[in-house]
Amino acid sequence: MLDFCDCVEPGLKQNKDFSNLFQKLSVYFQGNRVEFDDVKVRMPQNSFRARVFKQVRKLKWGETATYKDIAEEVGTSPRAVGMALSKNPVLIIIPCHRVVAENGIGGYSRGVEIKKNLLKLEGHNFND
DNA sequence: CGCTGCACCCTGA
DNA sequence: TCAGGGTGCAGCG
Repeated sequence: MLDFCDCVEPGLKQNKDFSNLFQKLSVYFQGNRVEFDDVKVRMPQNSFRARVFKQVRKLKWGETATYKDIAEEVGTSPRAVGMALSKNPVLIIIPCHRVVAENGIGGYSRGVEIKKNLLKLEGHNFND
């Protein structure tokens, strides 16, 4: 099933609030609503990716948006959004799994299965 | 309506 | 430069 380890990236371990974060993630993986608003993450400032990440982080638990939505907010193309998200250093914290394609679930850097499970955790169902 | 091809913008090589 | 990526849309049958 869904494993914490599948979703932890080096970017997380650099965070000094890691224990706090770990606790939140535990709650999250039990299927409860958790906000990661206050979690600070190292991300490139002044870059295109930063703008995309910032936008994606606005998505709350249970919400989803399409690549197109994000693209319009940021002022770029859906393709570029996918490109930025594929380089997401901190899965879950930057909820890239909440960004889906218009016609379906879309892709996921760590495998679509994980994305599906994450969405299921938040009450969405993309099962075939 | 399903399929294909191209345009969209940004990275890494 | 250029190829390609977690897409979208127009065009065609």
